[in-house]
Amino acid sequence: MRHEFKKKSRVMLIDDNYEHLSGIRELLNLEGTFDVVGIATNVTVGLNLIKKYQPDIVLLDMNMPERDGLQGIMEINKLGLNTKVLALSGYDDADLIFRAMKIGAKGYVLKTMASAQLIYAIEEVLNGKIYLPLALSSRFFEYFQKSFREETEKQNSQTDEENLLDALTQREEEVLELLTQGITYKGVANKLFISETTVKTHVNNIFQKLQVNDRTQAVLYAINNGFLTKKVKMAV
Amino acid sequence: MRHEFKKKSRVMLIDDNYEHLSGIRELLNLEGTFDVVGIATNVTVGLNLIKKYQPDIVLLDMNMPERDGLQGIMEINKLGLNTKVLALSGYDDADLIFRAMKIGAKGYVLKTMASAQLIYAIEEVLNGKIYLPLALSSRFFEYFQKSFREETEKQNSQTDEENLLDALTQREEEVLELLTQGITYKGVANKLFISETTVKTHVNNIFQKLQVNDRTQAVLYAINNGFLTKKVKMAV
DNA sequence: AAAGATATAGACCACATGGTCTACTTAATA
DNA sequence: TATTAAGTAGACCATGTGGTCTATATCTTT
Repeated sequence: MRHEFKKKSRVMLIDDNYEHLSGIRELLNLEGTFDVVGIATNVTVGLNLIKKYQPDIVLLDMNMPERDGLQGIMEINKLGLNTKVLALSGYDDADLIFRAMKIGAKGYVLKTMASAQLIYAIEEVLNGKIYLPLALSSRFFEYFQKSFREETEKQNSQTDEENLLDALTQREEEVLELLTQGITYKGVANKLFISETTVKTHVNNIFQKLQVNDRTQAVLYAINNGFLTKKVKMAV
Repeated sequence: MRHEFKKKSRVMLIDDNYEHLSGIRELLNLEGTFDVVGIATNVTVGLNLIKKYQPDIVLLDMNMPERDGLQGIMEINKLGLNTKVLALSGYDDADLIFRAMKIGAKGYVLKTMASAQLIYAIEEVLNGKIYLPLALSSRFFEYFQKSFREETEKQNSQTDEENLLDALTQREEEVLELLTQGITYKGVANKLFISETTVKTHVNNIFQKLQVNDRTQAVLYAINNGFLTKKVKMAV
């Protein structure tokens, strides 16, 4: 049997607090299974190092001046490498957590966490999982649900005024749909196998029902009031 | 000192599998701190019981025929009571988890979980937290990031073609913006203090740059290519 | 000083659009 | 059976829209 050993994981650290940076480096070195291939105190330098050393994972501080952590995550992901980002932050700011996860952080941990937990988080991420401690995922979900609730309420309030669109007959809806594609009367007539005059009649009825006086306004009304998304109807 | 005791939490169970239902009831009764105030094998009956007994928490099975679990969550929340929903499922279907959390489940647990963990989940939810075990939250986030990645890619591919809008001069953008409000040439002329002819000249230039041949198509192009949202510019 | 881009504006014309009225057919409803 | 709603379609006309060409005035850039 050949000389067998577990390959060390290549880690990079980016944090504008140098003391914290050193602390983590110490910790990871002591652990023995990690190889800290680079450290940086700002994103710009960090990005160059990442390009050069292509680490398996980057521990990235979120709360840095200038080019901040969120931008950092995006730019690292944009490199198209296989480098995973574990976000670090001193605070459990729900909005920040949400945005970081949204743009592709593989995990988010607080600086106040116990060392063992940080090690665990790093290992989980390295194993292809996404790691968010329970406390943070709880905060995340509150924020997540709140934003969806607001979205739903907004849609519902729109639905109340949407009755103008509901007044349209089937045929009128068909005509309006073609109008929203920027097709002329003649074009609509051909598509629906009816005369141009009939199209005009329908269009005039549509205008009256939607209380507008030209096609552009009708199209705008249709779009703003979810005419197109109506059929797709967000499946819960 | 008066007779002091911890008030039992009122729990309801909805699951079409009666055996599982009984099992959980047993478990919760043994625990001693819960009061199972009702059980149901379908959502319709369950809803009525919820209205009647107003439990603190409902354990709701996701995988039921007919009125399924997702609808159940929505309808329970629509009641406007203080009843929390903990979703139960046999499978860790990412899409189902995502949708359940999106519409307001306070937690999601697998039926295969250890009893102690289920008890813990219930208690967390009762304490106002949101509970998703690490394994499930990991699945959730994969799904979450995937959908956002797709959205971003779609936007980026749009951005590539967006140069047509970039070709517009300032004045042309102003004119286009007014067009997207369904204003006539005369109206635009008045708003911008220029002659109607000038507006027409601008509009013709816009058409050529956007490669369309009427205002409706120009407006559609503008909307579909983020002309209006350009200034708002989604802050990460 | 010349060239190019931008904003302005007039003239002319063909055609699309929108408004109004009438009228026929069919299907659903009272 | 009478009525109503929906879809069809013609006629007429005023006006809006879009295409093309020409022509200034500025301002920037070369």
